[in-house]
Amino acid sequence: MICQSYEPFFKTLADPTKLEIINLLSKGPLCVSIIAMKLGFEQSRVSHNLKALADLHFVTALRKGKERIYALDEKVVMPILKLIDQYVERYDKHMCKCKGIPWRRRA
Amino acid sequence: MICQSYEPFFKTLADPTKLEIINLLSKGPLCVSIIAMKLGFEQSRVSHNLKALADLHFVTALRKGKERIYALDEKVVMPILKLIDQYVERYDKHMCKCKGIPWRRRA
DNA sequence: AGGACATATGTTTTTCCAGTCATATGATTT
DNA sequence: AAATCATATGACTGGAAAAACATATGTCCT
Repeated sequence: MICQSYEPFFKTLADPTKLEIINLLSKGPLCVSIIAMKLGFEQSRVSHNLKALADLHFVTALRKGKERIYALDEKVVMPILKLIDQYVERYDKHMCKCKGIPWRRRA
Repeated sequence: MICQSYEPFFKTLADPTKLEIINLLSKGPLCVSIIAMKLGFEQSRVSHNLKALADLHFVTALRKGKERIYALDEKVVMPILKLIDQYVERYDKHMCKCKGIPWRRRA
């Protein structure tokens, strides 16, 4: 049976804002305001999106003073990146002019 | 770099209608009207969704008389199912009461 | 050719969600 | 404890996407 959870799982990955956050965090953990600054997003927007990411275990949070440091949960994110690679490898080579969001090179 | 193509790729997987179609087709190829009947969807709705699925290479179509038979492209879909399994295995065991869309059992 | 059936496609309507704005909570410092 | 900083959360809204609706295309049969 398909779990209800698949829908939010993939919806998250379909959202550019969340993908950009994932991408940024792939370089290392950061607090909310830094993420907001680096991406040029509003603080509340970042918080809302981080909450969604955390609900799905894409990221984890820990306190540090007043700040909250968010980090990727690699165990979840890496398989996703691998999946993307497989798909792109097979069908979207030509689309990889890769205008748009910056991203790591293939593993 | 993240490719633009990721967005439609995941958006497709976030859509219940498309997931239901994928699920149904996982049992075998079918024509449009049978899909519509089995899922209780309008024909145009099914066609629109199949088109989107075909554009992303999730399904393939072939003519058979006036009908069009749609089938999963297993090379694309299987890795996705595997990813879902990994994720569910890790975090969503408890959510697998699995009300909602019927789905295959784990491989 | 014309009619019937199967599917695709174009257009309108409706639904839903991401972002914004406003406010609340929580932590630190003085 | 009040002020300030960092983040979270609740309410609202505009825009996008999906479904419904209407029509076109294509195929088979007589």
